[in-house]
Amino acid sequence: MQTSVEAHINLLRRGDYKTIRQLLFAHLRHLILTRKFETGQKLVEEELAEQFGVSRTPVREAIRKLEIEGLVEYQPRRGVIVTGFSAEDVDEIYAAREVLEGLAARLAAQRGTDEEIAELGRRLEQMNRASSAGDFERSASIHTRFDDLLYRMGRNRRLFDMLSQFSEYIEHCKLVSLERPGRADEIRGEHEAMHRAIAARDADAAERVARLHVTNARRAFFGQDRLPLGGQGR
Amino acid sequence: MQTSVEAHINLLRRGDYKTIRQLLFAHLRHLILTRKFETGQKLVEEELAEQFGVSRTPVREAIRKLEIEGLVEYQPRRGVIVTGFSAEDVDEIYAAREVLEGLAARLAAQRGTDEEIAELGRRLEQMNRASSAGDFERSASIHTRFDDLLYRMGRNRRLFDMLSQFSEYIEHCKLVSLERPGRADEIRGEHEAMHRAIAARDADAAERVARLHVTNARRAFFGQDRLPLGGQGR
DNA sequence: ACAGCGGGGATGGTATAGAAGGCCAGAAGG
DNA sequence: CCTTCTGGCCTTCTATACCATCCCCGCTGT
Repeated sequence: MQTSVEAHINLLRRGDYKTIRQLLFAHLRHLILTRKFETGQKLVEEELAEQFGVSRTPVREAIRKLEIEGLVEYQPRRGVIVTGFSAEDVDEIYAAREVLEGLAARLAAQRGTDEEIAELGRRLEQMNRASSAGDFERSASIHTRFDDLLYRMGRNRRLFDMLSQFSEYIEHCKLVSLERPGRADEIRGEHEAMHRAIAARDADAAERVARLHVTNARRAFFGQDRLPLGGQGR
Repeated sequence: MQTSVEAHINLLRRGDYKTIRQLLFAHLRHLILTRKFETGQKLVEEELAEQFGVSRTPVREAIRKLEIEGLVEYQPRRGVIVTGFSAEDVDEIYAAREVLEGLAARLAAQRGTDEEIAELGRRLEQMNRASSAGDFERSASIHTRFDDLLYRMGRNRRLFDMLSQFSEYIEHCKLVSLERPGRADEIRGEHEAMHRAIAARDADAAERVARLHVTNARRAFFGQDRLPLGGQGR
């Protein structure tokens, strides 16, 4: 038991210095987001401490962080239980992401540098190449980098943080969406439209397309029909 | 020194059970948001523990929470420093709040019950009465309750949480905005327009007006001219 | 059957100790 | 005089021990 922990910790520790509570926090967070922990499961400080070969102190502090992020639910004098994701939660996140990603696209069109826009185009192309070659893993990886740059171009740290958090939360939903036939091609079209709008510095169009993109992603995940790019999305 | 803490703790403790770390967290959070702590000020665990008459453990756990909320900045082996609010931060928050409050209004128009809409109207009226009577404190208090209901009507917990947090962050900005001549009347007009749109179940209009409302609030705070209600806002 | 009791178990908080790294002044050397 | 290194101090970070409090669950006695 101690071995796996040490392995994970060492894996994370490479590079710069990280405190144990940071490693634990990241680890536990990952376990929750990837559903390795069941919803409603009780987290016992002592158990986790022993399992990870550390003392209770860093475990407690890591749990406090999870608490604020809303990944665990706190019950006084009884501990914390893992908060799961229901379909409603995912839907809520998609709804918020729709407007926030729209804002990010708008800001990107207004504030992005020419170099960033060019880089956005390059990542888009890489994504398409990987997708055409059937390398979905690579495509998804670049997709993340595309989004990351898009979010960053808005020059709004809070916006970036919120969108990044959402991305982590619904990462596993992406794969589900991607399995729908034709969705991959649609994504390509939506991304290209976004890139065109941003390159043209058309903030309104960028926001509209970005919102539509998320709306379609949501529909793809929940299995409804999606809207064509030309439509209004309402 | 211990007295003020005890007083605050006792103040908070009345009612249900709260852990010391919760009290500390709320207290420190309040101190930061109300600028009782200077930006860049270093928080020393031992000092806080002594000052509040508690041990270091709850202090540390409270700080971990502040860390996630982004109210303090963590520096390994050096402690945490208070993260302040620059004008850019406020601007960032306004930008995000604009689209999120727009979404909240949209959802309120779609999902709000008739009773909620009626209650929204009542609070609006109370607000106007208080404002007309020159009781700005009461007016601001009801304003908060108006927003709270609006956010709640969206039936999206994350959205509600984000907007509530923003409200706390920029609460002191509200007062600044309100001091601008004519702003109070404008707020009334914007709120009434929002209420009308929601009551008419016109989601698009509700979103548009809500966004405009926040845009104007932002402009009022930053001292620029604001847009008339009839305009497009872009 | 059930109400009350009691013990086990977990959290919440205190206290302490030691390792590790940052900070800074002052010495050492050019 | 300036740079660099060193050593001590401070704080965090983690571990550990301990105890009070409270929850939960089962036992027991009626």
